[in-house]
Amino acid sequence: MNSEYLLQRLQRFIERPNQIKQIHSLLITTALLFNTASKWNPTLLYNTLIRAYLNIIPHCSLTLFTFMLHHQAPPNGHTFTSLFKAASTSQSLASLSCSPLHAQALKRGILTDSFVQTSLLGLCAKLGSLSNVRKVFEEILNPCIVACNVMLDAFGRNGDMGSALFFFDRLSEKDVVSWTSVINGFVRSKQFAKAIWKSKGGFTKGGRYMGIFSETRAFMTVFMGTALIDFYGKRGHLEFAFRVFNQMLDREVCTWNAMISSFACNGREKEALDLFEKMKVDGMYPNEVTFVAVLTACACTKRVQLGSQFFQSMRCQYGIVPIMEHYGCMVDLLGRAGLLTQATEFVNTMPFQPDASVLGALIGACKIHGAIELGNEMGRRLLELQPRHCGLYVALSTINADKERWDRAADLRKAMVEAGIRKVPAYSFIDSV
DNA sequence: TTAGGGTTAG
Repeated sequence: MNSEYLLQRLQRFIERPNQIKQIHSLLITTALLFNTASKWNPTLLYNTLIRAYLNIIPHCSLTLFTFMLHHQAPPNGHTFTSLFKAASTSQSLASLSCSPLHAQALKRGILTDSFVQTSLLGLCAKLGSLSNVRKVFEEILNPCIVACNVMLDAFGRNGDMGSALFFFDRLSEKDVVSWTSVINGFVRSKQFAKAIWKSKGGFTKGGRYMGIFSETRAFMTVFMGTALIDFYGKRGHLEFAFRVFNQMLDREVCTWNAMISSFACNGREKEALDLFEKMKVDGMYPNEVTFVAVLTACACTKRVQLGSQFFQSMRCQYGIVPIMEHYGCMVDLLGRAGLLTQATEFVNTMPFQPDASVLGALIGACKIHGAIELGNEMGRRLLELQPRHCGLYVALSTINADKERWDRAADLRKAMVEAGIRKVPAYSFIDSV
């Protein structure tokens, strides 16, 4: 196999993400990477590799950029579009700031390129500072529809739907992404009636929207299909969700995640885990969202050994650094199975401070297994983080009451009243499609 | 007809 062919495979669509690593390894081991002639100059080589890793291990794209600088291969606009995209994934956002990349692009005079501007705008939108997004947008001379759509999405992500609508109404050109960005903004801020109202005014025919797309797969893009699986999954209509999933001609990692999560969150853990195996057989590369769903499924079925193996494999096999959600899942996994000592040890040896979700998972396990002392200890830690969390007072009070520690239970209820915290009444909700 | 940007999953 010659290097020209391998590089072209990398540059074009690759059917299976795990082929990227194989091709990269082959290029290195056969010492072909820097011996290619013709158009494959070092910049193009690096850009191709950076782009190839973008959707599977985004932080590898960023690492490759440091190698690129080390090898004095001058980055261009193509490099920075990929880098800004890589930096905007949640894994990278947790540990990186965009300013060094921004400075590099500025220094090299690349920020005038519209693709670079849009990808930088997208990164700022995901970082969450609307004022920064506005600043970057204002520097674009003639913003195209893609840049405008990022701006719309940024308003929606920040819950500023007033500005989103104002902006949207003044757009000279709108496409399906403009509409879905506004609709998603309403959904994110839980304004469902407005989301449906906007759907009716836009590119669909009201309530038939979901039916149309589920029945005519030719219309269904990966985005639509994935949103539809999520829609059905969240309402517990798993058969509809799975039908859409099976009908889809193209699936991305988001699509698999939506289906696996739907199974995992509706008591169909075995199917979630089976689908995870099928995903890997299909050559799809799991990401951090996949593992949240898979670990959740393991926790619900108390499959401690399997869950622990998956957690280990994240870093070793897939290059994914576990984040807070994964630690929360693991504590839930160990805690539900009654392994409270291991769960506590796990919390105490985490590489960063546990947040309320992790401590809450441990307290939940204490409640199930009647571990009063540990529950109170973790409760004290959690109250420091969330002093006004009504559910926590109730949970701690219940743990103590179950063990007939009426004094402690009453103290907690009293503290809750004195702090002016009211218990939110429980409610049931029935929904239909 | 292709080295690059926007909407989907937790």
